[in-house]
Amino acid sequence: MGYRHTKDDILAGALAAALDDGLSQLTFGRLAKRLGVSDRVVVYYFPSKDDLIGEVLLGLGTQLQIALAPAFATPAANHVEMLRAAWPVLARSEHDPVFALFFEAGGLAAAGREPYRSLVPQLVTAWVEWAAGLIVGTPARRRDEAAAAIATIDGLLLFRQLAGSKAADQAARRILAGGASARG
Amino acid sequence: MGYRHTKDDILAGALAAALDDGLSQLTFGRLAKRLGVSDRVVVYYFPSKDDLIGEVLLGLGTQLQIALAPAFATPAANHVEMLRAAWPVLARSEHDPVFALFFEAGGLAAAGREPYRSLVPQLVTAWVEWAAGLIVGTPARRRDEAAAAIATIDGLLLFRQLAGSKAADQAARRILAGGASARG
DNA sequence: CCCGGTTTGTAGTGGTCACTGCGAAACCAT
DNA sequence: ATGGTTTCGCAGTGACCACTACAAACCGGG
Repeated sequence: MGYRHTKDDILAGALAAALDDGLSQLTFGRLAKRLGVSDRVVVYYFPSKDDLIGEVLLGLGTQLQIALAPAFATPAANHVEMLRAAWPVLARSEHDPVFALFFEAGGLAAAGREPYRSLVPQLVTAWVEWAAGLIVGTPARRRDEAAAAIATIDGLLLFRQLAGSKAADQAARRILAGGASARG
Repeated sequence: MGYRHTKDDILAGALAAALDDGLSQLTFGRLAKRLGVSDRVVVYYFPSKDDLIGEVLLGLGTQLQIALAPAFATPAANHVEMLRAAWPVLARSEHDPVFALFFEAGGLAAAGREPYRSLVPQLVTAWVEWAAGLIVGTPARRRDEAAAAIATIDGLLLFRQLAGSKAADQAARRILAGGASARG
């Protein structure tokens, strides 16, 4: 019948715990209590904390793509249209723990803490290439618009996480209002 | 002749320590050792860790403006010109501990940890308004371009901190190359 | 030169952390 | 059922954290 806990059980619990309480609250002890087991069990499957974090970040990458896919699903001809398509995702991003967790991991990477410093750049690079792949419908000469849109979307995500919806809404409104009639 | 240490001494040391080693390494004990005193002295001036962090973040805000001022000093008529003016600052941002410290604080705020959750949004909002104030030379109807540029610059800063220069350079090159001849 | 408050050192407090030694229980093959 | 392996609980270990009790050193004003 197998044992009570598999590695996947614990990993899923770890990702859920991180989404609920943040990476800083993800400890062997707390995770074990959440799963109703001794922390020895967690350590058995993930011999070091870095092992656990590494796999949690992998899961976070998947969640990020799921969360952002709708933003790039609609084909868009230019910068402003891409932003408009992404808007529904951006607008609720501040309530999405996936983005909060991503920025927490990013902050730890910026602080130079391992294993984040090694792993987060791979995560971000993979995301950028994935996003670029989703917009292949864009003509080649519009690739610059796509690059600008991706950077802008990223900046607005940052505003929303760090400054709240007010600043982000203001910036987005100006971009959408100003660019609507101009270039097409 | 007064005492050996003033509050400003210790605060300056704390900001320097944070820039050197990150906020996560800023502890009473380590700061005291750096200053060559007992940790009791630090605690005397900053009764709680949050007091210390609050003032360090205030200092960080000033440093951020100093670091970013050259990016907005040149008047620019549109999105692409603004990005081009900001480029020298962006290009070296990954080696600037001020930006690393800012993203670390941002990550802690995204994780919901106090006092960052309360203080960082004020920091970012203040920065956005300050940046908007610097670009008053831009005609009113170009304000949307400015908003897009600020978000784009922010996104590129993020790329550089979290994904390294390669991804950021690629995105920026596309934006600058594609937009150079277009709108003016 | 002594008296008040201000500043600093010594030596802790209780808490949490990642991680471990060891033995027992659960499991599987035979 | 039995022997060996995998899984797990109990009870730690030492390190580090923010923060504190207490008393000594220091200072300017009288």
